Amino acid sequence: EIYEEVGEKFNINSSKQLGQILFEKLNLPPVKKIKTGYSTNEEVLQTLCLIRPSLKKILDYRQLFKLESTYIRPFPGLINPRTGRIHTSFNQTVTATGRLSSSQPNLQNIPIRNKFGEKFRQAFIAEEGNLFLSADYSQIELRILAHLSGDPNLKKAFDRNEDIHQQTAAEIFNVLPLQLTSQMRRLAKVVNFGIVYGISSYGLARDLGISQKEAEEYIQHYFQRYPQVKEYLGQVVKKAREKGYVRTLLGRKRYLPGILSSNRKMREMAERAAINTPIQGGAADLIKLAMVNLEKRFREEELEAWIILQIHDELIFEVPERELDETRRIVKEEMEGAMKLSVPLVVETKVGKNWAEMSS
DNA sequence: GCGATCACGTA
DNA sequence: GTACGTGATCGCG
Repeated sequence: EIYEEVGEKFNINSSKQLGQILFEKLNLPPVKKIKTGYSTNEEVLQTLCLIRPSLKKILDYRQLFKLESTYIRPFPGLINPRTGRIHTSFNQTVTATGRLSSSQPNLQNIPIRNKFGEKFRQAFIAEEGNLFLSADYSQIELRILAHLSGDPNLKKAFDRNEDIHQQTAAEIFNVLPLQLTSQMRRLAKVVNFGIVYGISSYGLARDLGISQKEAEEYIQHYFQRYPQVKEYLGQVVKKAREKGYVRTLLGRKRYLPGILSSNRKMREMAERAAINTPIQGGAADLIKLAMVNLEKRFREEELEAWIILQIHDELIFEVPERELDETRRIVKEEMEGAMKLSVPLVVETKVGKNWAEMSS
């Protein structure tokens, strides 16, 4: 159908060929340029759909092809003949922030939001008599930011265990929580993510599809309400300039060679890394500590449970059914207590027979 | 065969 | 705007 729409056969997987068809043959407006020519990424195709709705088919094709080639086709060949299971490798010395990475296969990026995500996760099944237990830190990065910055307003939200995005929305729009719309919450959520990533008005504008000026206003408003966050972020960057590196909660260093660069793009990228690393790396420190403590506790308490996956802010365990309640209690205790921060840590647990059917 | 690039899956 | 890994294509050799 796609070939018919554009009047010829071509390789849809080739962004180069697709670009030639869309922007040279069909003369569609090149929404975004990249080093090598025209971008054909999802955002661009979405925009072009307004002119030519049939391009939706290309997006659908892309999604299905990605899932088939990355998550379906390779997996049967990765089953270990001895164990009958798939075993990932966790790499300890790869990332710049101290996170783990996972490869061969990467089990830290199995689809979940996608409408087919559930189907994939159904394929991961606990051994007969066992269950999967997942335990994830709630809003860990923003809690670490609250701890590091000491901002009273941000801390207040966590002390009361409130919905942080809703709280931020109420702050930046200056309305009562009851007057909030889902649109306002969505926007606040994007702003919160932006803060953790070392926000720029450029990036925020792009994410929200608003002007850079509007984005700047949101950021200003945020910092007005969370002044110590602003103060803290400024200090982090200043210290990075002085020392040439930043540190995470447990003292891990990340050097930032670009921090004094005369090239603005390089320098600003290093500044964002300076902001993000203590937060992302701090969360990595925390969960690693929890993992070590948990393994010890499992041995001490003679529990059979074991960690099967770590996905940055989440641990997944395989647990004999009869040990579920005790394991769950200990997991929550060890994870929430791994470090004493100035805001509470909250861990949510779920249980299921497979990776898709996990309920509280 | 290798590396760069793009696109896209996760936190 | 942060951090990754994988698959496909493509140009170079």
